[in-house]
Amino acid sequence: MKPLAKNDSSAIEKRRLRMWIRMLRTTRSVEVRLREFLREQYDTTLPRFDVMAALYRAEGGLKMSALSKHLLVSNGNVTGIVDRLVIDGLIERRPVENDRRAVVVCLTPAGRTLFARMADGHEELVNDLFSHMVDTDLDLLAGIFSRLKQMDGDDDHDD
Amino acid sequence: MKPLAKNDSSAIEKRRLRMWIRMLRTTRSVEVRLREFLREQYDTTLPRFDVMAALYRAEGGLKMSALSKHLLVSNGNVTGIVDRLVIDGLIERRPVENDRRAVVVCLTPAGRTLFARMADGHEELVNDLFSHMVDTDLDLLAGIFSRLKQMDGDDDHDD
DNA sequence: CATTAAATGTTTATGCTTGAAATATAATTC
DNA sequence: GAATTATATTTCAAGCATAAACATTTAATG
Repeated sequence: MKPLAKNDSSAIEKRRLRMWIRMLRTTRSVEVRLREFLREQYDTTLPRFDVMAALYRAEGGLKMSALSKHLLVSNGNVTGIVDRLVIDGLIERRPVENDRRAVVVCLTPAGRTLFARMADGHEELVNDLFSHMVDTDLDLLAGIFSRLKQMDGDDDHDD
Repeated sequence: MKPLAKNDSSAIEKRRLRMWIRMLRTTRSVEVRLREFLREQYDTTLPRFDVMAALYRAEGGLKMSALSKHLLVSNGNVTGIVDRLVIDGLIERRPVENDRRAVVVCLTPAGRTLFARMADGHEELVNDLFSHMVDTDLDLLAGIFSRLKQMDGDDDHDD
């Protein structure tokens, strides 16, 4: 009598799943292109770019914990990426006043200069990859995404 | 005289960039949840799930090259994941008629059974995470995503 | 205070991921 | 049909990523 049996998912459930897979594939293919760009033009990687991007707009730098929370990756992960960026002289660790556990990470002048250049090309490429999206599309997406703010617990940003 | 200088990106460029970052963060946070689900409930990982999902609906299995292209990852990557799934008896490699270079990978009965169970929970979770998206939202997204089909060069699928 | 609990960051083990090189087979070209 | 080119997969080194365990410091509790 019931329209849906126990393991029979409804049409909207299936649509949501398909949409998610589509979004995931879009994200991955964009990441493939961005990775290629960063490697060929700047001999660097996406995780390094992401760390530098987060630090670029954080006036005074970020604590390791804030960095990993912002990037949605584990804290141990950030340690390794930061280690290598420090070696390359692009960022630096600084002790925190009144808390000897914490560390603040921030861009060096060289890192700041480099990132500014990379960000230009990055923005240009992203813009190109999504060139088919016009203002009305962006309005719709903004509305949709704004309704799932609770999923990621962080404020927005734009590089 | 010109409204835009050389390095001054337009409003729509910035909007596209912000939309991309938002989409990326949404994707990542969903992946975090899915990873958690797969680890806690089935002691497995997202890449393993992805491989099994691709094989689940591929009648007769997939060649390694098709698998890596479908998943948008490198071919060397797939080799390792497949190796471990073979060890666990969930998938198997089979030689290809008339081409001794190629290998076809397909689920074993055990792998098929396991994946069917995992897929149920997976769909349920995805549905829950995107529960705020109603039919009209999905219509809009489908329309938007369909216009960038050229980015990822693969047909669609639903698990 | 002293003890316990919580927070911060690193380390470790394991697995994922990439890009490039290596291996082997198949298809093409001369 | 021999040499070349292309395709299919694996191997390798380096880096990325996770979860759990660890060490240190701070905060909370008795």
